[in-house]
Amino acid sequence: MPDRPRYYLTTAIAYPNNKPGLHTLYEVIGADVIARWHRMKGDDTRFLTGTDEHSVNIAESAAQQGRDTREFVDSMVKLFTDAEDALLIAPDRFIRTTDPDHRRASQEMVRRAFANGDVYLGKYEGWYCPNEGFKAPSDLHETPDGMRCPNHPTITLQWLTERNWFFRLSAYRDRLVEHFEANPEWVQPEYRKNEMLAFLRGGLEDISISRETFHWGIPFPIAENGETAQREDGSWDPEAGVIYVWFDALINYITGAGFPDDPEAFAKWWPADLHVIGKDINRFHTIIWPAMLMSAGIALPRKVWVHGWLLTGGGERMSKSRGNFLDPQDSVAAFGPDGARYVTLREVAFDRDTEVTWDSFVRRYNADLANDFGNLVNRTVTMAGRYLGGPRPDPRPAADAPLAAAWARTLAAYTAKLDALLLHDALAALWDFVGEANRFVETEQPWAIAKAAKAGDAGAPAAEARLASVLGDLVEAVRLISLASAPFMPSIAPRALEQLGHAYPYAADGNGGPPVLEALAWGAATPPGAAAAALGTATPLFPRLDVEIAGA
RNA sequence: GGCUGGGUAGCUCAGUGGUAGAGCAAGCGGCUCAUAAUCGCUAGGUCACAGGUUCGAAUCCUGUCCCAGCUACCA
Repeated sequence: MPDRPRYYLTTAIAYPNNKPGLHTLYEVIGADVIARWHRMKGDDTRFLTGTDEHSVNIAESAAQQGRDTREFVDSMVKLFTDAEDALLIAPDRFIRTTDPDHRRASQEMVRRAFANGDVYLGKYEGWYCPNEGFKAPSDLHETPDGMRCPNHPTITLQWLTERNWFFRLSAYRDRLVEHFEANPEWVQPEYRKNEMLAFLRGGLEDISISRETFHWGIPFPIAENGETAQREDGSWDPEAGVIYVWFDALINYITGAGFPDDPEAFAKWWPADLHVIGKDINRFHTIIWPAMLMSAGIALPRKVWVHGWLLTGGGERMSKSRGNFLDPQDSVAAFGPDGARYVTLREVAFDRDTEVTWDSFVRRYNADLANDFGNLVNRTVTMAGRYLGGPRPDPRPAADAPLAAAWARTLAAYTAKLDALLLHDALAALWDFVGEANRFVETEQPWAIAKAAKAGDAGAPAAEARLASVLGDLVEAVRLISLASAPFMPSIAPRALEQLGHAYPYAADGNGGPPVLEALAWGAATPPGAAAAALGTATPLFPRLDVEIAGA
């Protein structure tokens, strides 16, 4: 399939210093939905998530627990992969910055920048908080007793000097501004782009890209004399230090595309179509990262999407250090994997911060999934089975079906919102149609038509035909909703379709099957002349939750 | 401090000059296929505050208050 579009997207890689919260998995769930949508559309899709495992903090955490660093990160990373599995996240690769190919990619990027004259030896000087590391002067207070860090006001700061390799970021300011201006949608939402443009206007300083005071990292590949730091036996000279963790972390996106080991794969997958990131790391992704790529002569990613944060009911940021976050495993236990994905992405706007509470999730679950959608599936399958016997009724042609016109509008809105990455709005658009279908039932009152069909009088044959039409339309409406929601609820969609007597033609990760936009046309699954399949058994998909019990 | 986004019904939000909207939550009624479900109706707001422009302002202007973000090397 040479004409098949390819789509490569990534999330930020997570820092595995603790078990992951829902606020961390939020972006991964959202990216997974986007990946599944592209797979179902028929795009050759590659979706990358992973973990960022270097940094002095990781090494210290391991040391405090008396554990080997590698063994420590392995155990932490498992918490992440377990949580992703529980949420039905299906990456094509889960990358770890401790992977061997990532070491090669990172060292190659340093070599390229060096060869291009963008890496030089210098000194890093600054105020150093023993509890937190180097601090920017703007974050500090000047007191009569010297400079103080606001987070640790009792500790005297030290002025430290460290020999470092620097990356000539300053040289890229103009080219970055040009790129921002030539590609107005490359950072979204708009106000996030403007923040970075304002930053660029202030000019750029070079950044240090090596550390020599600890060794948990990727060996810096260049020695002080500019020669390779690799020794005859293949080992790396510890005197050369390690690559600064941020420099190495960003490179995961090209490692995951095949750089540098597999030029063919890299040519296929790079540049990435989309980086999904949190607002706190915007600058790294839209200023430092593109400059690194420019220096290495590599194309820039096409789009960076900056999402907001989950806030607590009081408006506080959820974070592991504050301990005020929701546990993804609790969420899966209460709502099921599909319900957890749905309520998270429906309650939290993908383009800004949103306050969420456990109660808001429970209310959303009950209202949208148990009452509106789940009950719609249940009443549809029950009525079709009871009134028509076994076979699945076919829908009327689109021109004769009132719901078909409404569906066309819904599908247009749904796909437009998905393509704009406004995932919460996409779900809202789709759920408008859930309401249409429920109102259709009230308007048509199939139970009344069924009564007329059984009356045995002159009107009975017409009533029988009408009953099949109405229920056929309804089954079709539910098929379309179920299929369209599959990127959000990948394990519910097959179960819903089974009850409706339809096959689910996609693999567990959304690959295979027909282009979903074709399958989402009214009547697409029931071509004229096809044999009618049998309905399945009505089984509730989303058991209603008691708010008191669920909140306990 | 500067710049940016926001402050609209109990909750989450839509609404950029023309008689205040949606969903959820609440109350009432209908229906019975369904997960005490669903459908309809009702109630609920001095649109942060104070001035101004205008025939008319949530919407434009000025000022004030509050919340969040950006203002470079924790990741």
